[in-house]
Amino acid sequence: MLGQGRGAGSGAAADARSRRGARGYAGPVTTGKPPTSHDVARLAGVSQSTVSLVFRGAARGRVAPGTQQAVLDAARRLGFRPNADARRLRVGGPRMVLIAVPDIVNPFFARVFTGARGAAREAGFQVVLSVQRDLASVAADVAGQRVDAVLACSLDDGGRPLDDSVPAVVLDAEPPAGMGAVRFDIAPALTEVVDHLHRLGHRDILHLRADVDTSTFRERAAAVDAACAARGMRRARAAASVDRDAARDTARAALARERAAGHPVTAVVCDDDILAVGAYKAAQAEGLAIPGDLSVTGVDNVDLAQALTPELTTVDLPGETLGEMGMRRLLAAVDGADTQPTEVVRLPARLLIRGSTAPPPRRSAG
Amino acid sequence: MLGQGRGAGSGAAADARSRRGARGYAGPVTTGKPPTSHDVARLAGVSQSTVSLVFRGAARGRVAPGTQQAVLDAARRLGFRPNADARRLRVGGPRMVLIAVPDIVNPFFARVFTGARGAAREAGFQVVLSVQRDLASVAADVAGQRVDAVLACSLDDGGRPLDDSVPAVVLDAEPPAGMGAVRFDIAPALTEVVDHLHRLGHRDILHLRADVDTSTFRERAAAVDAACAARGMRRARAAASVDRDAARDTARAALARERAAGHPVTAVVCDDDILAVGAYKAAQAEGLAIPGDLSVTGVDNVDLAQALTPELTTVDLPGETLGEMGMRRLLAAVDGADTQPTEVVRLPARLLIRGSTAPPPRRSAG
DNA sequence: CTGAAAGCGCTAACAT
DNA sequence: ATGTTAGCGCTTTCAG
Repeated sequence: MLGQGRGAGSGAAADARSRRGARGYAGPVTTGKPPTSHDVARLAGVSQSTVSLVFRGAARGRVAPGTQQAVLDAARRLGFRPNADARRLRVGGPRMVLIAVPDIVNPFFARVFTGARGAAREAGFQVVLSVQRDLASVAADVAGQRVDAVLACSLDDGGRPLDDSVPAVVLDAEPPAGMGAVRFDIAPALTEVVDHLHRLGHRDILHLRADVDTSTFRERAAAVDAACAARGMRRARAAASVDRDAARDTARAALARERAAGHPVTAVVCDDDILAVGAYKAAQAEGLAIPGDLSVTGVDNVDLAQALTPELTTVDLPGETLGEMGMRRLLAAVDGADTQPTEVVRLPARLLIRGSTAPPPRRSAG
Repeated sequence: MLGQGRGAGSGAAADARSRRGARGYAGPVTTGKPPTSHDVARLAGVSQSTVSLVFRGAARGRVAPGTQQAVLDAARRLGFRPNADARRLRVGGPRMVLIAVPDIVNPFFARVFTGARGAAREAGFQVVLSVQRDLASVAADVAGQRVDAVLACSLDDGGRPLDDSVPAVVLDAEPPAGMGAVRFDIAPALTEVVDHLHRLGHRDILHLRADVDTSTFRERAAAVDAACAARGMRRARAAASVDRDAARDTARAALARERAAGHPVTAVVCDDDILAVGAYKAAQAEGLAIPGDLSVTGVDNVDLAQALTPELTTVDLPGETLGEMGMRRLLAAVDGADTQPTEVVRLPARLLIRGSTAPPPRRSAG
């Protein structure tokens, strides 16, 4: 029982690569590093390959029951657990892709996830989700290299993108240089929204913005502004976090403000369906009927949109398709030994006109 | 350019361990398996260790710029990507824990996730999420051994639990034999709910159940039934999937049914806050005031509960604490080289009385 | 500045 | 039924 390798406490550089280095509890039999199958073999008095057989469950009929028990006992005493990295180095295993989203509860991301997961499974990849605000954090998560590919949805361009070593595709966001992306062609859709309202006769609208600084929302704002300007419409603005109650309060304040300023808005263009729900609540609180007194539009077409009364006029963002297409491109890059996918494709988003928009009420002043 | 190893199409057992076996695109330079750093070295005319230096970014000042470029070029031509498994076998890396939940959009799981993630990060673990309906599916996901531990929340006991090789703890569910768990002490809380209603004077209640067959919901049902029986209360039942609209429809039908049967209910006990929201909607649709005509209770105390008017009387389930405690136990088991954690702890759940419960309306018959 | 050589912990023939 | 022997692809001294 001698010959334990280097002296335990003396190593200066010894614990640089400690996996269990800093633990307070070193296990039943104290040894500097986690026990290996060799240690188990030695303790059980068998060869290492026997240990391997036992732990792979391939021992049936090849290792005597008594021996198996001895191996198991020795393993237990040492607290042995097979090293999964070593195992995979030999035998390989299913590959894994990570989907990163900024928020778990938003149903839009659930849809993207569903689409992406389907495509990944079809290709035999495992899928896990990471909830992270920006790309940089995802990069940190991936640094350990346990995933083979990354699909990042709606994460803002946080400076340095991902480690170059793992293929990645960005969804619904500006891709860092050299990365591919699948995104929505959102500007035309918002132009259409404004145009729709304009044709109905609206001239004073409120743009209820999402208080999130990502490119998709910047594009939405730019499109709304440009469309209003081009049509000579007055456009008020307010920003709220993507939360029904916050949106309600913000919208309510903005409605009151504009009314007090002498040019009440007749329509609210919301960056998002959740914000639109807030706008509904605000209208209700202000005693405004939708769409009689106030028209409301959203973006996303989440299930909710049709659960509202009246149903919400909104821009359909095909989240599942987004996830699915992004995943396909990503997986192609994983196997095609090529560089990162680098092209950017845009998915069409189209306006669904429903009951929440109608001509504005007749104005006393005009 | 000969010497391509075994004949391409002939291998019977050849692709048993194919990592890129079934791909249609074999990369710029066709070789049976993915290129290694040796291949790159050969093509670049350098030694393998030089390639290693370059790819680790440790080449600064140790490898001539021209050589580096040559290595990079060769790698590109071969479509070389360092093998992460091999790398980790040598250097180790951060460990990863998987949190499995049945549903992404339910805010309760978001809270559990938050709590668990905090604890994991503190301990230097990466965290990923897996959305899966039952434990068996999680096991499949984990078979590839890329995670070091599993925290499974509210997943039903789907027969065989997890592969024994990875430590796991179950949250809010019946743990399979030999596994540890952290769960809520939910029965007393629901007894308290019923008792609260009973004291207010309610005698006819509806239990709006979640249409999910997991132990926590079975326990809730048993507690409600027992409490009602003990107090001589009439208890109607209806089950809906955990979705606001489904709950609304189900609740509405049940309310009408009981009214038609001659014993209208004066209170609805919901298995979940989301169901309770449905009950609010149903009451509204039926023209019943809450709490004047109908009292409503929930379980979970999600943020929503206080956003409703009147605020929802509900059972507070401390999801964050659940996640945090579960994670701590789990991580202790990962490092303590011991066996699976096996004990089961129960977290208290307490009733929060708010505005949605009040004495029943005076009955004409009774 | 670059190369040779020795492993990391495990699996899988191939011997006994 | 068990042991021996080669590696998997990479990192990392240690010599040139």
